[in-house]
Amino acid sequence: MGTEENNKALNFIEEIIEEDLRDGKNNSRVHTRFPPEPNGYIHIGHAKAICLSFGIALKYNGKCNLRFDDTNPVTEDVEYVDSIREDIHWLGFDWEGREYYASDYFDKLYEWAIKLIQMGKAYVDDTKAEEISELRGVPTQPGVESPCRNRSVDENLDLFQRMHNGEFPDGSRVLRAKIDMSSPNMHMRDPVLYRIKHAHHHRTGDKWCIYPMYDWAHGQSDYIEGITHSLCTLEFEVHRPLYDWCLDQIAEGTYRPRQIEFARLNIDYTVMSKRRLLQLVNERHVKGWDDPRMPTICGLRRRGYTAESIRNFVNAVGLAKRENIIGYGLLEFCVREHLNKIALRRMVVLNPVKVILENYPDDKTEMMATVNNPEDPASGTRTVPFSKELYIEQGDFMEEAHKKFYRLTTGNEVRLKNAYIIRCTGVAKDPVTGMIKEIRCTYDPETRSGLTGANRKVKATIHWVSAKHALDVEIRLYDRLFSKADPDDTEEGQNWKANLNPDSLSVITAKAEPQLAHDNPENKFQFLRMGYFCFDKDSSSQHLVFNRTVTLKDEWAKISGTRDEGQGTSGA
RNA sequence: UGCCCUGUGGUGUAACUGGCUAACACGUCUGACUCUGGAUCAGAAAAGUCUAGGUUCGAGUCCUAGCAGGGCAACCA
Repeated sequence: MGTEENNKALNFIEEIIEEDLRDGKNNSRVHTRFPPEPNGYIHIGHAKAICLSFGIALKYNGKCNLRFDDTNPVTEDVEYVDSIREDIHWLGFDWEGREYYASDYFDKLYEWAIKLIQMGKAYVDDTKAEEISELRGVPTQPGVESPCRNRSVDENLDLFQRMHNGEFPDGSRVLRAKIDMSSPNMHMRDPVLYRIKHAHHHRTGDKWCIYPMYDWAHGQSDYIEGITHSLCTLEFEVHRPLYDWCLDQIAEGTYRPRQIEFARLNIDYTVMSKRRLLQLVNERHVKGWDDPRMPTICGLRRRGYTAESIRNFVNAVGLAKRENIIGYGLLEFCVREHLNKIALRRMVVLNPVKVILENYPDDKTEMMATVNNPEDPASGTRTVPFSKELYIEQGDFMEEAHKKFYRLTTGNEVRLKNAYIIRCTGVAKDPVTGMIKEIRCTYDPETRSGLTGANRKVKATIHWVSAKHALDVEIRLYDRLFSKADPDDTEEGQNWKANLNPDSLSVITAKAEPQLAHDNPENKFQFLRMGYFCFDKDSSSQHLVFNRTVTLKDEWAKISGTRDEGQGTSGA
């Protein structure tokens, strides 16, 4: 990856790193980390952080650790660590065995806490949580010091030891850093370092009943692992003074990790917070974390996105500190760009209407040869059966010509891809409903693909499937999960869930060419003129199920105004 | 009424760190080509850089004062 990336302008983090490298900081090492909390599945926003931290390590010949930030046992679970591992690997990154856990460092963190108490820089506070919160004050006004703030070192040591021994119930006491209750930065107003939780931890079991807070764990973990550049999102910006303060208390020598913040990824027509994604799953608005409508990595994977297309997307959105909302269309552009190169072409009629070729022999079947992918000669060829009765898309036929409609109309010609040019002679309708039952056509035997008679100019070429050879397959058509670009744009008294798109999934039965029954389930496909599709894991040999990854760009849909909401972000 | 961060075409990111006509990508619009209205190719429209002052031969880049948006008051990360 990233072959033409060399001439690209550096982003602001790369600039900082190159400056650090020039200055010989930290012996000119580059060592990053990706620190997920195992309390949910990772999504495309995390992909940005993953590509950044792992990508920087790759670019500067450094390393990137995977570190699970598991300091809160009540929300965390092994289910999540497994999925996170799998998803990062799938995205194409490797931590080369450097898989760590903040919980690996609980002993060291405890030891450092004791040191902090001995220095007179931490104290045990018995104040109730609500009261601590109240005494902390508000951003515009200084806080008030806790009555416990001036306990003796010995008393603090004793109390902390007993917290550790499990002598006190949850929430009864905390260990706090003694910094500055009147700091304009709320995080410096004697932040809580340890809290009591008699909870089972997915790794340390019941060894601990006190657990360190993020601020006491993160910088130290970075320090222990020799991290040089600790990249995180903007909301941690206000934590940085505390990150540095904690490090200054425990660090020896000149090595220091440095926290740098960047703006998180936002995409329109979707939500990206773990809390909300969890809600979508728990409240059954989607079928699971890997529902193809979810912006999770496993959801996108099931939807048919490739790792390469996601990496390209992350690369395309850039990196800066300003808040941003990326148009969904860019993600779609990136998959189409990749899938166009690798997807095998197949013919599938999504909304079939029957065509009868009046002058074609009743029992004849011809095998029409065609390529698997015109973009990739190495993908080979295949044959497709052709016969008297075919299916074509309802949308490829109009009884009356429309000046911009190039496809089949009564009295006119259209080319059948890889087969013959046909002319419509009339339609048969259901006498009651008026619906078209079948379209009657004649074919021109001279125009079979490959023959010189086929060289005639025809306005359009459409896809088709032979009726008697057709496979019935299930196709799941996905659309955006939300009907508003900003899911939070709601009426009074409603929440973001009111903007869920009720039509985000529709399931149809389509007519497919028989080859699909023999295709590799791992392959990506382009159903000619319809979009990119992939096998869903619900498929069996008896029942093929496909997910639509994304539609093709569609000029006619744009002209006719029938374009799905699912594509093209409306410009101005 | 505090502190921190951020303001560049519709969207996102650039601009050799003060120097040519503000670039690139997505999107939009033309046109060419095409046995996918896909792909490909050629081209166009679209910002004068949040505002107002200032420094300078020269400012998107520096200074001052505003304005706007975001973040911060979890025993979450």
